[in-house]
Amino acid sequence: MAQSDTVDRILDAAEELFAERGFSETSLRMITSKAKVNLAAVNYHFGSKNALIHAVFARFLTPFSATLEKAFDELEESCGDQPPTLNQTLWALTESAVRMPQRNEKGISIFMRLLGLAYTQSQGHLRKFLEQEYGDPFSRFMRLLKAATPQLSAVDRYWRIQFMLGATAFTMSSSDALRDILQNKTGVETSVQEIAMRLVPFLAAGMQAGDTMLVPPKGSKVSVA
Amino acid sequence: MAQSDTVDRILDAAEELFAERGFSETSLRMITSKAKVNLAAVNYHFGSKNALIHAVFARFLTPFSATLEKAFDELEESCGDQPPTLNQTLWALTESAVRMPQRNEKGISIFMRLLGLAYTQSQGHLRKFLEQEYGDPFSRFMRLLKAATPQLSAVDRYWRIQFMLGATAFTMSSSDALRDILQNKTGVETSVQEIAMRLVPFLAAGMQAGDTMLVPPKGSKVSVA
DNA sequence: GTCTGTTTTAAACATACGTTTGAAGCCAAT
DNA sequence: ATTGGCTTCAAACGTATGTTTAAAACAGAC
Repeated sequence: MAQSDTVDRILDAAEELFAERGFSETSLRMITSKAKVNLAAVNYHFGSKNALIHAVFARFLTPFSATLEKAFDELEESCGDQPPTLNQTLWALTESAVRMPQRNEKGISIFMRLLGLAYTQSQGHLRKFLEQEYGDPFSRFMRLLKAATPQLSAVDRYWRIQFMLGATAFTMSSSDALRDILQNKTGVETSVQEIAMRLVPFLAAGMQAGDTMLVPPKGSKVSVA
Repeated sequence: MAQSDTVDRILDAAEELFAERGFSETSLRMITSKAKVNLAAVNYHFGSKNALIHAVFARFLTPFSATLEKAFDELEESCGDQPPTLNQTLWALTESAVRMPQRNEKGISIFMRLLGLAYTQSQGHLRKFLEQEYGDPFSRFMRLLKAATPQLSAVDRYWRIQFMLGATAFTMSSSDALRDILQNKTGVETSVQEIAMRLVPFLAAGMQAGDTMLVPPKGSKVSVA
């Protein structure tokens, strides 16, 4: 097929370049020349650069959110009437991400980086698009987190969820670069799965931290407001 | 003084706009019109847009790294021959950041967001500049972390430090927006200090998480590579 | 008051961008 | 063979960007 070949080549090239360089820093000319298609093809097939960005996300997120919903369904069913634990919830998310069919070996890490960029680069249109299209599974995840951490006050939970999001988005958004640094330093190769397996315990521990440590050490100048 | 007035107004406007919109998405015309100076003033005083970006970072980082070095000096001295604990190290950093003289109330959160962007947006020149100019205090912080977490393998420590950086940069960088959301939801006011007081225990707990949780729950399809 | 070096200004420059155009190419159905 | 609807293509469009220029404005020293 001629059409979908061009469309897919554009999506592949765009996905990779966006992940490498960010959205604003990637021009349509870079994308089309990497995809070996004519410059006008993007506007012909997608309508605009922003619509292409949306399409890149939709190609991954639509099947992913379906997978995730199913994983949450199974998890809640297997738990009977008691809510899933924090660990179970985090792992359900992680596994859904890792098990997504990948276009190539970098598939998931490229996409993680894109998600990080989506959160980080304040592209208003992207944020709106993601909220509108994929807000439901996100809300569900939040509800599960709430049920899994009943010991936390609403305010504590709120902030700790932000911390989790931050650690995840940030790490994933620079994971290629970080992996390269680590490999240069130690010669150790790191897969996205391994990063996830290190991240989840970190998040779970932070989420469940006691608040005894809330008090700064003796002599600290940070005062409780 | 005419010069430094113009220079400072440019730096103020640039700092704020960069933090709001990122580097590539902020044009010199936006900056100069916000600063109410002539367009050419940037190239006259700084030489180029990239040099302006460097100057924005230097204005904050140079005094901050001095403060931080002093805090580390005091901390190590007060600890005698045994290394500072993780908690002490994190609090030394936090206090140095919070106590920096701020140009306005948003000062610290604006700058946190800039640091996050510096890490995220792959602006090669910025990364090189930061490493070159401020690599030393950063390395020292890393050494302290290493001494404070002898139980961690080098690889574990490496990734958990990335997670800490992520949670911090991400949260602080969007703390204004987050604070507003929280206030609208719960009517609770939150200061940067309070966020830090919630963040540090989260980080310390994550950093010191046992690795028993490294194993996914029963039935998980994520395999140890 | 005049001169000197610095700073500000308006205008222009070259380049890169996203997008549009209209013709050409293609392929299946008639 | 010809039609008709997609798709591709080279070229151009208008706009925005970072940077440069050369003249004007300014300030302090003599």
